[in-house]
Amino acid sequence: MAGRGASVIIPAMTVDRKAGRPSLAQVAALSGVSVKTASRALAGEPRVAEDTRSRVRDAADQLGYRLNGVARELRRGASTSTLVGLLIGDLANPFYSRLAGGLERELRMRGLQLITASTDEDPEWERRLADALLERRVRALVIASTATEHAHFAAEHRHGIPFVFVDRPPVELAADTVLLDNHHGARQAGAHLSAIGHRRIGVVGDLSRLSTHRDRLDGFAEAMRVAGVANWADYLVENAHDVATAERAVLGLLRRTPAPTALFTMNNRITLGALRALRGHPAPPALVGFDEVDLGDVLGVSVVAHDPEEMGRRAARLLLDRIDGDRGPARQVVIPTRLLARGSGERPPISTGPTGS
Amino acid sequence: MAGRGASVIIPAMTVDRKAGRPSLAQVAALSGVSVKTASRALAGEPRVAEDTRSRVRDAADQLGYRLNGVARELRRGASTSTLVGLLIGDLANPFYSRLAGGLERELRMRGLQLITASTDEDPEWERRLADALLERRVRALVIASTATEHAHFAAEHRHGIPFVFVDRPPVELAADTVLLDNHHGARQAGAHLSAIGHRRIGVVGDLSRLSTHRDRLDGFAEAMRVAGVANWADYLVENAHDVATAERAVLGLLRRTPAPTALFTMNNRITLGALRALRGHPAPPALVGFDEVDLGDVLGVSVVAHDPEEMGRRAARLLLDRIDGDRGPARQVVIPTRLLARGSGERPPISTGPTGS
DNA sequence: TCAACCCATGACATCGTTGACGCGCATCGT
DNA sequence: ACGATGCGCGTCAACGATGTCATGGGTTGA
Repeated sequence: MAGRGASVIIPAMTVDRKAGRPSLAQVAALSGVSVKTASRALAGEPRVAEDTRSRVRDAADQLGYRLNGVARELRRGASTSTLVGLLIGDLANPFYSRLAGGLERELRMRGLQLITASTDEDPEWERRLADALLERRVRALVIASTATEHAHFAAEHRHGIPFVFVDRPPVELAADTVLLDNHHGARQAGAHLSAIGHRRIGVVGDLSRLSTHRDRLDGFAEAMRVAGVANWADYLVENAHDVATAERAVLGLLRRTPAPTALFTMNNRITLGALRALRGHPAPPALVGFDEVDLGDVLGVSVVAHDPEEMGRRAARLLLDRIDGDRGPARQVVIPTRLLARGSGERPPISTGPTGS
Repeated sequence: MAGRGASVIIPAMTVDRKAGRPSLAQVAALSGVSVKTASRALAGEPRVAEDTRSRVRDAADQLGYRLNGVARELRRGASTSTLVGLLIGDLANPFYSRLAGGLERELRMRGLQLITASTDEDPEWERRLADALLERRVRALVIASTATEHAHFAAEHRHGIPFVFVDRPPVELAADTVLLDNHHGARQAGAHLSAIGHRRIGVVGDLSRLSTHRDRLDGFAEAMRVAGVANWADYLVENAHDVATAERAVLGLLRRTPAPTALFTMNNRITLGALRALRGHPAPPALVGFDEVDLGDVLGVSVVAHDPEEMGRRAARLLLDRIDGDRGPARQVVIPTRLLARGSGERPPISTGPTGS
């Protein structure tokens, strides 16, 4: 008598429970087989009679059964997950979304799925998101961290969860990292502007706690040192994190006396703000931005460009190596930058004053 | 003798297992209490002696213990998840990323976390991503679907998982939806251009299977009908899904004889491609785009604008209502569009020919 | 002084799935 | 004709956390 236990137990958990999704037990009951056989049938295992299999399939369809991945993962152990987490500051920033794109395409080829969450540059929320993903046992975590310490992740990392830090390095944690060559890029920008003759360069940067900001500032400072520009920091504005703030910051700089003859905008959002501020300006200052901006080529905006998708791909490769068992020391990849001269950065200095074609 | 069972069992699963993360059992063993007490201590439940609690905490820290959310969810049942999934075509499209931003901010206020995955407009991959998220028992799913049928989700939906379709409506499934007023927006664009006198309007659209494309095309067609422009479809190009294709499509249109005197670019990527194609053009055709583009105001690009963040917020509200127990019929929200005349769309028709300032 | 109580803790079952193992029956080879 | 093989299926335990119930000892009140 097949299904003795089942036929006794199941009536209690009737097929049409309103709450909750149907379980394998219900499918098994409906098709008159044991839970294990139902599992085998749906999983496509070989040792199942064809008509049993189709009976189980029909029952599953009828009930709208979907496998409970939570239970499966618990049973199988964490390493079967196909989900990789990505934590970034802001989904809407094209730098991050292109990075995500590069990462994803590389992972997809290995059957891994990328899920992305945005921290809004809030360290506390970042931590909660990381916790949620790690508790859900993602296979690996890629993170553009806004936090100032990562000892928090040390235990997970030791237990073999692959971590890759992108754009911003880990603090107090030896983990794989992919960074931009921020120092060099900013130095190039500074050298480019000073070579043309600019001495008063307005510099607008993001949150001062971010390592990218500090590295770029260092690089720019070095260029100024080499060029013999001593008091460049008089024209420095920091913590311009969004486009509107950046726009105001640039307008403020332009009202100074003497006004800067050039601008270095230290990321893509700030460059957008500056372009907005300079709109219709009769004699705009020279402008070099860090990061590419949409339509930058059409508008003739000179930028320190780099390849965010390549960053994503490199991060993916580091991560896949770890998944493949690499237990070596942490590696660091640096993505090069290059200056694209498109016009805005090649304008020569103009003696101060708002008018004068 | 407290922990009799523990002191017998634990030595087998020694504290320093190399593979896998430590479990509550190991924490309990190390601190000499039962698993249940360890659970209570770490969960902050009241009936635990203070020194027991701190002993357990120390053991957890020492082992680098992290709660296994998979097991917890299994035990507690799916409705405790704080993760909401979002499936979109392309993370790098600012329309989607702004939608995601609006959605996320609204969810965050309720303690829910948004995870986003990109389908690359591939129905099969979309399905696999949806499966992965549903199997992981996300709390709800928001989806800008690229698929042409969603009967696949009917069972889940019946079992009470909230679904919200954004940007594109569900097919054969009565679920909550947030859409743009595509028809009206495109009609406005067509009416605007024809009112200025344009009769040959190049129209460039996305993948023809997408409902957004079809709705916009219908709206535009209606405007042409009203204006008495019969053969407008001669200047129609479809399936320009990326910027480069759009650029080529526009260049192709401009080479026609007679050339179109205006362009209607049916989404933000296509508008970017057109701007690139028109770069340096001595007598550019009028241009109206659907969707806002970065720097559109600076460049003077006329567009049919709307509010993607509001779409996200409205989707969040539909979803939260469902989570709060709303079992009413599916609702549909339509987000209005409005034409922003910024210059490019107001250029009058010019008699054909590539030259002539 | 004894019962009634509360407190801190432990044993056990359970969530849904799957790996390990076992068992009866049919087929096969010699 | 009988042991060997293997097919189809079932039983049981386990993954890790937690809800439920039980228990032993200390405290309190009449």
